[in-house]
Amino acid sequence: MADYSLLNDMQREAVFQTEGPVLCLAGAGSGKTRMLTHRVAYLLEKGVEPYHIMAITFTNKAAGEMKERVEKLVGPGGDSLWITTFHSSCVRILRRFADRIGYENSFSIYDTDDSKSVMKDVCKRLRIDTKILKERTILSAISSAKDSLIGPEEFRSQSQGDFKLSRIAEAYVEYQKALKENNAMDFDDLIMQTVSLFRQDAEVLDHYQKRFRYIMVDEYQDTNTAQFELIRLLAEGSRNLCVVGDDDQSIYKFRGANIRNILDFEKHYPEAKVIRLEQNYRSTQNILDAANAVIANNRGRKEKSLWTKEEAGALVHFRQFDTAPEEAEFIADEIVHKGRKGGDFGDFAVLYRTNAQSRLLEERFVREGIPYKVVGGVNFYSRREIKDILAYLKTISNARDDLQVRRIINVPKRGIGATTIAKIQDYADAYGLGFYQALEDADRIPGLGKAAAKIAGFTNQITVFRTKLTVMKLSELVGDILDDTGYLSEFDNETDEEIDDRIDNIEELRNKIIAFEESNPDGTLADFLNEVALVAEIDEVDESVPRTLLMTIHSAKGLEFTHVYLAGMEDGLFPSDMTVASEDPMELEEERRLAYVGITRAKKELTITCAKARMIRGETHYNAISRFVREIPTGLLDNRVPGAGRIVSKDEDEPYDDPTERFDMFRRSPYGGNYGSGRNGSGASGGFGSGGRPKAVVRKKSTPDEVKPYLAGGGTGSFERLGISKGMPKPSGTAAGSGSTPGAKPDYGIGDRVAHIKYGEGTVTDLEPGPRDYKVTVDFDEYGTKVMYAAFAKLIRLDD
DNA sequence: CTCCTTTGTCTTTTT
DNA sequence: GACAAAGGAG
Repeated sequence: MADYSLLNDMQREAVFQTEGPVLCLAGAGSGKTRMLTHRVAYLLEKGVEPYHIMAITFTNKAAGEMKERVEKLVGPGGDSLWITTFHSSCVRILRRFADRIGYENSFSIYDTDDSKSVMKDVCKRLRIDTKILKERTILSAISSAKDSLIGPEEFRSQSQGDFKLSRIAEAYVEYQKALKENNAMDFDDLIMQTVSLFRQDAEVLDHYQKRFRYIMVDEYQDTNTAQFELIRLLAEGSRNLCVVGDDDQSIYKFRGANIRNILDFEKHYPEAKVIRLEQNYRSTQNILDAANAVIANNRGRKEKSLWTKEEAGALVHFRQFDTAPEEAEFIADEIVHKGRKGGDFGDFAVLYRTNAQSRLLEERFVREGIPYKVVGGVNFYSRREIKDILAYLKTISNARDDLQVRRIINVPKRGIGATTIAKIQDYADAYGLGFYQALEDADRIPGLGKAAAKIAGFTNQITVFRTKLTVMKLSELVGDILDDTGYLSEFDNETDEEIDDRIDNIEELRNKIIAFEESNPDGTLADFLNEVALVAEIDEVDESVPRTLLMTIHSAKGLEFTHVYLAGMEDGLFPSDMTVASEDPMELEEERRLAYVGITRAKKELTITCAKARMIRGETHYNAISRFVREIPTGLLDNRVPGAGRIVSKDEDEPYDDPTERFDMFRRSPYGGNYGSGRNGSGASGGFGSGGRPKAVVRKKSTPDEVKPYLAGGGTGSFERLGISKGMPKPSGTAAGSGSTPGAKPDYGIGDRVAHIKYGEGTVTDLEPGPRDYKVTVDFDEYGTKVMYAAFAKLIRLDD
């Protein structure tokens, strides 16, 4: 029997309100998982069959934890209780009913790499010049279409008249066809195809509507349109739908998350009961105050403010360093000290905006001997050797997955090269066969010569593996694959240092398979492949090992740590330059929400760090302190810092409260220009002709008329000086390059004064031609040095 | 056909 | 700076 007295009034209300739609606005750390767990327990105690309950979470890890906690309250619920992610639920449904929408139930799931290979092929066939229209661009357009439930045909009819969109539409049609031929779905398909299954097949929909009578959705603010529709369809029968979320923590817009889903919930369900959880059980008051202050700068949010019974706690620590390596050093040093003083290394987490930032930190952590784990970055399952082995397994599992066949047909080397493959493809096309089917006909394909025998060897091997699978355990089969194909022995001849890593990875994969077999005695190969396709890196984190986690803030969503380090809090990095320069203020708001998520991960201590100089993509950037840090009231920050980290000459104990002093502190460091070593050398593009696109030529003249709109939109104080502009003498020679200069040349040169929409005024310190546009370095009066593309920067020259 | 070198692109964030 | 793709030599 679960104990509901441990819940607060609001939580209890949400738990007991089991009938009808419920919108639970749950701030960070307000115990929503506890609420959801108890809600499931309560339903079960009330006599609701586990079979009728569905709880959807964001990650497998969250699902696992919730399941565990429910079982702790009411005992094992068995497999009939669905606590899973969107993607896993859909796979489960599709594995049963995909044949009703024209797929085989053994369909493969394609990851981003797979999708890209397919798209590459599609572009080749459609003669799309991928220099102009990149596979990536097309894929992301398709992805967001799918997130909004727009199929290929609809996309096509919507894109008429727009050349670029029409091309994408064609690619979308072909891509989708190719996936179907391979009997494969990409990530977005999993949701979209499930929705279309429900829409097309009343019987299936009815089945699931009757089944899932109580539906709960966690992290509702990050659902996309397709997911919303999925849930809406399922809940239509019972209308017992409880969604839990926090609009302030919506950070997945780039992945199609539609914040309107949560903001408009009451419109869709007018009878919805709205419950707010505002008491925070995680952080100290100081940390909460900092978070509240930052998020308060966003408009268009549901007003709420978190409070806690906890005490104020320590001030938020803040340190600025000269360089990023020093920042990393500081963080590692501090964790070592605190950790050795009897702390648990598992109590620390270092969070950052971009994965690339992990490298410096990792180096430092290795040197200090801190037990750590970098979460994210390159996914385990996307490493080459792992993908190779999985390709074998997928080929065995799904006979139509030609993409995988092509991947492994010459891995390990069998002497089957590009020409042979082209001949096979021609044959397949001519006879309307799949690639693998054509392989089986190898002896009938003209002109293959000796290659035919090699191909026969390959197909025989696959056939043997398929047979073996019926009598062997999966783990044994993998062993055979590695031996029989010579995959492992091929490593023997190599002396590369990486070989050891790769062998380790393979070993780790085999361990994962064995673990899978132990926990799923009846699991099939397809089950294993599902699991593999849908794991996030965070799912794999084993918390029983005490180690410090390094990850992006995105990955940290839903987690909490006693000590949190927010690293790289610099304008240009977080918020990123792209966001700052964006026309759409919502993008900056999303970044701010991300900052909010980062801050609220901390339970006891929050340390914010940044560096004045940092290498990004091989170039040194000089960044000012993040505006999000500036939004934290001074009184909440400690700034006492001896030595290198000192950012303001102030007495030890006194936090600055003098606005002018504060302003000073955020002035940029006294660095000159950009000394990056970009290798954008010569040549590049013979033809920049690339027509149509707005290479957004820098304005030739800046008339007052053009300046005005910026003034209106911008709002940084310094803009008022735009009109007065001083202008400096122009250097006689313009920047670097000669000859092959693409793009229009800006009308400013080194030394000129210019104005930027967001950064205000500054001086051009460098200007060099890049492959497609001029790269201009500007030393802004207020924001420090920025390197940007001229077309993008839309700088306005301030004339004398 | 394979290996090695050179060149180009990139990055926010991920199920 | 890191990695994939393309190009060239054996």
